[in-house]
Amino acid sequence: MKQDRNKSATFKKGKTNTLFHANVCTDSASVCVKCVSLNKLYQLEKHITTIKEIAKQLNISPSTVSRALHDHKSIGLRTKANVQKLAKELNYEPNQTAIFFQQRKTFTIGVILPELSESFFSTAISGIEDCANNNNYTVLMGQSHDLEEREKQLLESMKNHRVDGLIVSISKNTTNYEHFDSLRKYDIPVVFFDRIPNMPNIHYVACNMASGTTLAYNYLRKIGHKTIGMINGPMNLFASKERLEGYKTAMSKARLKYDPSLVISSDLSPDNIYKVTEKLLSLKIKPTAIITFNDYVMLDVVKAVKKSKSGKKISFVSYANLPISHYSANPPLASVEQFSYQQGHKAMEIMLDILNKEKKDTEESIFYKIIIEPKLVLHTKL
Amino acid sequence: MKQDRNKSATFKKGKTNTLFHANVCTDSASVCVKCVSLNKLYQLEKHITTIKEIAKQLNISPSTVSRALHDHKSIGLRTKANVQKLAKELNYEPNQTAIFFQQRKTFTIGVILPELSESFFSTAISGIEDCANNNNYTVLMGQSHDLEEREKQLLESMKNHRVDGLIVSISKNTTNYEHFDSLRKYDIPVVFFDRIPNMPNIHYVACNMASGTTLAYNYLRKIGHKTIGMINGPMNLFASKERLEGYKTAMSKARLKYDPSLVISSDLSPDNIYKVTEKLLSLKIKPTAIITFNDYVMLDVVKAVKKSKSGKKISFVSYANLPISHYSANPPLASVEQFSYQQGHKAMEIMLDILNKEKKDTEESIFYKIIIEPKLVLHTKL
DNA sequence: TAAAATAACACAATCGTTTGCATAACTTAA
DNA sequence: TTAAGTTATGCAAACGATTGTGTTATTTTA
Repeated sequence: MKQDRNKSATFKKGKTNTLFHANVCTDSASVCVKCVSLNKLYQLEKHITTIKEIAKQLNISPSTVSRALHDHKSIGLRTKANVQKLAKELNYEPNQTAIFFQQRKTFTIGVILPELSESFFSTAISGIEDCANNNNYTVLMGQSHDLEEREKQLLESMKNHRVDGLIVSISKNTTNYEHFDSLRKYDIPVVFFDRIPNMPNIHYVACNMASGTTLAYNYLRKIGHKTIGMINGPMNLFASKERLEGYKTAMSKARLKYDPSLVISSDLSPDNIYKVTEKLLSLKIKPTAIITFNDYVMLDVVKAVKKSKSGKKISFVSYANLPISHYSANPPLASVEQFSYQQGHKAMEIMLDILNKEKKDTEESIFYKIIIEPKLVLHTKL
Repeated sequence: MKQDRNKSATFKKGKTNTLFHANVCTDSASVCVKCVSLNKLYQLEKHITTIKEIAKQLNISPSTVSRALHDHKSIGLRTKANVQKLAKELNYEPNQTAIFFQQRKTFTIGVILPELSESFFSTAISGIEDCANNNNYTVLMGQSHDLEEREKQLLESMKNHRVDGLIVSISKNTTNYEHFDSLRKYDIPVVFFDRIPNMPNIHYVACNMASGTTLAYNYLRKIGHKTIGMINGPMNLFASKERLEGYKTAMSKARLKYDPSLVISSDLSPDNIYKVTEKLLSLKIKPTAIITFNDYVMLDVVKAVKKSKSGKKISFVSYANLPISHYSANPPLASVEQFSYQQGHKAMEIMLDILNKEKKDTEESIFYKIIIEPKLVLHTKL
């Protein structure tokens, strides 16, 4: 998927297409006289009003102005009105950077996640941003691209930016979690979601993929499948372990014997998926249904199955990373919905909870561990 | 798409699944003694070192420390070494909020776009972030959800945050652009991408959808199609106008007569798309190929065509918003690649250019107008 | 050797806002 | 009428870093 982006695009500088805004400088290389004079006009109003100036104009002290603007009770009604009126006239807007600095609070939440172009994460951050925005927080974000080093850098950067909190989905390749400890000094709480580090004393939100897999398995059995395969992810991923666990759970509850050859790990690369699919299809007792690690994997498996021309139709159940997986050529019968938007939203809710509790300075630390139960979404055929 | 997110998810608080980190407090409701004591330990190192302290400990002035840390030439080698050593020992980290405030520069770029969960935008912001990160900028972001009011609020918020620049893809419903003017006072440059307001004197990056459509049309003719329909978006969108323009251009160049009944506008809702598709299929001379406004539209059109059972196979060309459109049941023969990643990246490059030029304080303003030429990507069949 | 140049540092202002404390004017109660 | 309370405001420090302008020593030059 990624290499698609690196295709070179043709850029065309200047020479605006006539369709674009006819009433505009059409040439970007030379300078439009009108624009320049306009810009000079704007220069005149480039003055930024501060509290001090309002104070000077009204012959009162800055502190009074500040309090008046905050509707402080100790300020007289007359002064209050005067200040607010002049503030509006002069178009006063508080300088947040000064306030952040003074208050040691930035109303900013840092978000670090692997890939924004992956549907799961972009939907999750959408949930984070919505919740943050509704509570007057803004979101500072960065993608680790699954590189531990970049994750560290981002963390460092956000720490220095003095974000009030950090929401993180860790990179696949992160094995060392020490950098997260450095945040404690600054009292910056961290909430993890989806990809959670294996360490004690953390807050997190995650989806219970074990029970999701159990749901998927049970559904496939219910509609008649006897031999159900699974193409899993790499076993060093917690997510893969969980899926396997759920698979086994379903089997043992149904008093069936677990056959390891039906579950194959892949490294998630298309080539490897092709290989393991062939392996699965070459079994003596072929699976009639396959549970795939996620939708991307499913799409590649579908391709591989088609190529192999095994003839038999295979049913799929996948995990809904892609919003339109059910539009695909061989759509899954069902998807395990992971509620990425909700995960993000919930992570931010937890963050707000933590930030609000901090004020009260309770000595005890309670760690939020939220498990979201996935749902099996059945797809009706086109 | 959106309503999917609002499905209620089941949350399970506490009672961690045993799979989750066996070596952790398993109960989030009560308090783990070990955690609390650990936390107390951390409290001890909660002290944050400042320049003043380093100065005091070395009996020198803060200004000397600051200069020493910046390797200023006027500081003696001895003092420099001492300062840098102690700074490392005390784990000194500069307080960026103080620096931001003092320097009137935050190294932060604000990004406002309609929807993060839309593939086009999440890929674009991915490009923005990558470019920003490589140049030591961070990204503050917000989604307007196509609401003018929210767009204004975000703009206000980012202005107060004193972002160094703003990259914006405007909301569909924004008709009034005055709020962007208020940024001039703060010298906050704006670069628009993809969705561009109709106003003079702006920087922007956009894809030339007119020529993209021409490419699509010509391709379809080349492979034998005579009657080519188009399902366009609402005509108040600039993007729709461009597509129509491209369609007409292709026809006039081929000396063909433009038939308005073959091009239908839709409001992009599935219901409406269903309607207009039926309308298109009920023409006396039915189109054998259809160009659709984007991939989402295409998917709905495919559905509608299937339902109508017109029998004839219809070919599609679409615009690649979705990374996996070519996996779909009736994949488009070709897609107009819009290079969303590149658009984002380029927008950020422009921003950097502008920010660097500002230093030199040239009087003249030059407006960047970058048009990216789309490519027609032919899809090989599965 | 005196004047000039340089090196190495300190002082203090500054960025814009908030806030504890002091102060003044005025009102109320005794 | 005076002490006590209230109301409205000002003063100044503080947040943490940067930076222009002194101010010393020390060294170099004429």
